[in-house]
Amino acid sequence: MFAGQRVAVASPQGRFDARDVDGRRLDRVEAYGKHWFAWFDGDVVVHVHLGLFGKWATFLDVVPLPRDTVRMRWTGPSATIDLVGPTACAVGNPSLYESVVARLGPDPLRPDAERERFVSRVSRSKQSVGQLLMDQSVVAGVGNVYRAEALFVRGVSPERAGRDVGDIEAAEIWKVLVTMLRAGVKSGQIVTVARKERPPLSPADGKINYVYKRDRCLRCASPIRRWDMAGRWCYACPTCQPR
DNA sequence: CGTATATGGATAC
DNA sequence: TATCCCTATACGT
Repeated sequence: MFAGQRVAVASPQGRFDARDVDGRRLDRVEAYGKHWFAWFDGDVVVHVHLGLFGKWATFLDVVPLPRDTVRMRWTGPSATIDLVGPTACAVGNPSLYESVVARLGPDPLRPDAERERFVSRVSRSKQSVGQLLMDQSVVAGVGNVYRAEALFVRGVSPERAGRDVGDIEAAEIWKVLVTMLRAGVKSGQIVTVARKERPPLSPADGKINYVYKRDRCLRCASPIRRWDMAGRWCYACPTCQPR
């Protein structure tokens, strides 16, 4: 909606300085894992990370006054968008991009992703594979839902140590992540369950999972185990993902 | 009106 | 490991 156009950028909360980017022309946007970057003329970069609560709101005709929770507002010729509740929202230069990307592992969605970096990191670690998948320096873009669902598809218990998972299974997990994340991009929402496994009467919002937030396994109906793993709920099927 | 919850992450010890 | 930050919504009283 904004590519190639001049964008008025405002900081209603005053929590970042919009002066360096306000009125510039947007060249392109890019995602790297869960991080999002917008590149403007003059090598100005805007970095956004939505975190748990972040959201964009789009206004195509009637534009309300910004609520007091609006962190950043973009106004262009055809649309206005508001950013609310992000973990990160900052204006900088290409070195900001470089410093963020430097602490990220490979992103399975990117064509240049180095799968072997992920595989060797997992297969050498004594940490649990469940924690490794949530570590953005191991793999960028995976969160609590994809962790639960990808490990389920490979039949791997989140509690197994990375080095016990090994090279072969780690590479298989990577492959599942590539497929799942691409399905999400294509459909605009998280899709983890294969079409042929989706129940005929699935919810209207399409949110079907194998184990995440479920009481019973979609495949075998075993009661799902849920426990706290480093501060996040972890879900697994005790039957399909033996320890 | 309170409390709990959520696809996340930085920082202090 | 603990604590804090960010926001909206659902649910109980």
